[in-house]
Amino acid sequence: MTTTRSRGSRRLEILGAAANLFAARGFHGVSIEDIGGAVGVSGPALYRHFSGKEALLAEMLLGISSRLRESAAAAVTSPGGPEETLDALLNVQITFALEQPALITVHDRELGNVPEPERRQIRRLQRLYVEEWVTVLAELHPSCPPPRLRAATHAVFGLLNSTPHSAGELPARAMRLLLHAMARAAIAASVNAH
Amino acid sequence: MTTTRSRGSRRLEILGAAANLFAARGFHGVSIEDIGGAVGVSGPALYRHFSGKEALLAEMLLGISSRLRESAAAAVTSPGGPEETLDALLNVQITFALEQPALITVHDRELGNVPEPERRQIRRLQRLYVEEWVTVLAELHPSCPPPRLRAATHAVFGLLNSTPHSAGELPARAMRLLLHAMARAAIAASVNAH
DNA sequence: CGGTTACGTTAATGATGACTAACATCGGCC
DNA sequence: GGCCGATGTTAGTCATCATTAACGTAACCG
Repeated sequence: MTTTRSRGSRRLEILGAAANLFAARGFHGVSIEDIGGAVGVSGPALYRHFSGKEALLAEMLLGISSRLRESAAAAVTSPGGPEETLDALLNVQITFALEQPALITVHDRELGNVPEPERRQIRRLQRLYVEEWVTVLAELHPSCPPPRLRAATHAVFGLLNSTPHSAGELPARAMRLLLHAMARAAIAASVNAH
Repeated sequence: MTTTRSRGSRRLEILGAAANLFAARGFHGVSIEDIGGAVGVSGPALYRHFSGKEALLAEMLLGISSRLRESAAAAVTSPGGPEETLDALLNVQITFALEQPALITVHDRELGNVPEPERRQIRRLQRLYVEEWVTVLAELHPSCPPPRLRAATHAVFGLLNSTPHSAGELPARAMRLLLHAMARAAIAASVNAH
């Protein structure tokens, strides 16, 4: 029945289904059976693809933070001044938040359930991602102390990641523009206010 | 040993400890034993105060959304024009986010684990809270369509609730001002951008 | 064909965890 | 002093769940 899946496609299918379930009910609220069921196999079949539930989560979070950091690095090294770079970073985060709300949700809730070796690496990638933002903001506003820029960055992430909460309120294009405008304004204010 | 606790203080102590644990590890990641242990009693003692784990969560979320909605109603009925009302609403949410980060976290993650009778009521309170915001924003910007205002409101909540992520980056007073300025600017932009 | 590899299946197994039962303690209060 | 309600305790009980075992099957490769 399974029409000769391209290698690794099953892994991805599982990761996707698990992401939705984790986002909806939390890591501990989802059973191996649930995940298997969501892709049409039942329970222990998952162990053919992952060494365990935690390993699955680890791979998921590692994938997310790698992709984010990679995209950010691309945005930063692309041509253009800091203003254009900031726009590129905004687009990275907005695109991710709009297209993968489940991944965004899991990404900032479930780090605590990742076992130690990988946990450290994910943290590292997340920190690097934040620092790309802080670096660009510092270029734009050299007088603003870094801790303030960091706090502003987290606030902007919160703003952009609100997508899962306002699902369907607006069409994607309008939402994209709205988030971009709000984030831009928030950043400007974060720096001007003293 | 327990110096004649005023009635109900134990309940509150338990609710507080449980909030911290739920925020850190998620509802299903925390055991009854954990919660008991956090207040110095062990395990099943909790059933003297709550009928079960889900009931405990329900009461927690109900308390949060009631308090928020109540504060919002107070802000709305206080004297002053829409600008002042918006400032008051901002202060409500910022104060809550800064002083009770665990409650804020639980509030927007764990609704799905509340059993049905109470779930509906919590949803209702949350909706009312959002509508207080939307009403004030609509007064300020009558030309902006409500769905857009709703999306903007959720985005502002996301921004303000970022507090748990940037814990300790800035002193509380500075954080408060920063969040206020960013939120104000984001709201203005949400409306101006066409 | 014979064997190996990739993927699944259904039964254990062993923990963990929510909830209940049976049994204290202790501070009022008559 | 003796009853009682509030509050704990420890030892079950019964589910649920992650993980493993033992056992197909089918494509592919020699």
